[in-house]
Amino acid sequence: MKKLFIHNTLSNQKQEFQPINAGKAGMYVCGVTVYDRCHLGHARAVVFFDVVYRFLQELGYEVTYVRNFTDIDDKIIKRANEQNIHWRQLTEKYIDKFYQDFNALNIKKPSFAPKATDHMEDIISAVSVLIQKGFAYEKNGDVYYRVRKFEGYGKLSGRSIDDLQAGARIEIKDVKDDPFDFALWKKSKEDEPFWNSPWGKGRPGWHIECSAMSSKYLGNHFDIHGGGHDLIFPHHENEIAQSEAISGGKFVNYWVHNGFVTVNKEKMSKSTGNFFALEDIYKEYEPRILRLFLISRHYRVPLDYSTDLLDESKKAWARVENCVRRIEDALHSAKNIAVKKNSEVDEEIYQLFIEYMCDDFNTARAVSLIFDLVTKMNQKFMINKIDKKLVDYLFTLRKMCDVLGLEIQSSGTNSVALTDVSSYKYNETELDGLLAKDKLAIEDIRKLVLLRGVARKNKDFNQADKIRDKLSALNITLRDMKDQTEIIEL
RNA sequence: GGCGGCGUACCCAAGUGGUAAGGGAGAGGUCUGCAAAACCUUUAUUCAUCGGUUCAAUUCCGAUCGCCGCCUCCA
Repeated sequence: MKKLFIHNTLSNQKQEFQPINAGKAGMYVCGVTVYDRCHLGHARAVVFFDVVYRFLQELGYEVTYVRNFTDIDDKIIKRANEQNIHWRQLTEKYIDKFYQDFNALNIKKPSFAPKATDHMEDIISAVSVLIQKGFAYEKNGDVYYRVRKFEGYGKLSGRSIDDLQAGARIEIKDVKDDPFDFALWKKSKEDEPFWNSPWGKGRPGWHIECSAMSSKYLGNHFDIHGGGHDLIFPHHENEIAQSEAISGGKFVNYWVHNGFVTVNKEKMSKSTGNFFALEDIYKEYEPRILRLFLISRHYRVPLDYSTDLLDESKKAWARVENCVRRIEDALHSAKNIAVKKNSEVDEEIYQLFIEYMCDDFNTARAVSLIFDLVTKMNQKFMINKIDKKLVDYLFTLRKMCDVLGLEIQSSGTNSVALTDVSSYKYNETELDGLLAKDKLAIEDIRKLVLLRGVARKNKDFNQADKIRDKLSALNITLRDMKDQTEIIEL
């Protein structure tokens, strides 16, 4: 197995990945709080960790991937009240939307996608243990974590409690022993959702559900924990404090955080209002284009969003799809089927791909290999048509795209050989009939292209262009090649 | 105030102690009735600025300038 290096937020350096259990990898990624539509920022995180998931599997690891939903918190309650609906109605709606948005982005299903509200017992028992061990205390139905009791507090985010104090912007609550103590359990107010607990009716604080759910599905100590950069503090810092206080041992070996999506260089977020919802972007751009865009930059640096850049991705991907479409169309002919069956990976290219990805998931570099390969394939196709090597290239290309989750849309193509044209009998009545039709069957389209071929041969370009215009109006593009005409349906 | 990141061609963006991947755009060409696609050539003596270390730095160190993030909910 190739050595994988991962940038670990905990040590702030790249480290070789050494799983706790040989051949296995446990990964927990903080999902979303479901009170609104998902935006590009969420997409970057979800797509990136989807790539990590796929790549670990490609390396041969048996991966247990957990990505949670936080489906109870203040924002949810507030939003539900505003809309005058039950909070569960709200969270269910946005969980459905989450899947809609992300299925479109070709996200693989994680091993588990737990919801906080399905794990109240686990949460309550985690809080109980923290109280027993003296890391937490109850005050009027709230339970708080005693931050100063946990020695390593700040080790992930590189800060100390005293530094925090210097620029403190947090409200002082008299009930807490220390202003930095955070809530594990919140007493519910009237008309708020609640669960019964040893401390009365209430709901969990923000961080505890991740500690509870990760240990439930992955154990107290697991390999990788991920999320957006903004979760480092306080969310992940607090998770460490909770989980390590409970278990008494190490919580997570590798902390992985992705950078933000920005707009005009500024962070995209719901609070500032400068966010783009996925479903809105899908109106203009196909999800696979967005996916390419999202992985075209290294995951840890900010990614600035603009439609110009999406346009660039769109054009770039069209080149890949044109190439694959053309070659696969040629492969449909019977004599090439045997070649296709024996296709194998081009090791030289593929090993390079693995090497780049092993260097802290360098998707930008990996993607460049796809474009290099496309150029190679086009060159080869131009000269030799189909041969074994070309088919291997195609196989390799598809494999790399698969690991990255990039979809190649190569269907809807067809070509008409110009050799067929010479034998085709020109029939004006037939042509007029076809031109008058509103909807054309595949055979009709092929016939039209043949008729156009005849027209071109006779140098009747008016007629030829008329046919092309007709097809173009039906979203069918024609490309005249040397010995054939490509038919591309959009 | 504390902690962290970034600054590479017209734009986006990799990368390395030995002299700059890839994509988009531009220019020229091949092909072509035209169009489109594809291919070829071309576009950074230079990697924010200034110092230092080194035989050699864009890559290491220091300073300066600029941009951004976290320290409050946030992917």
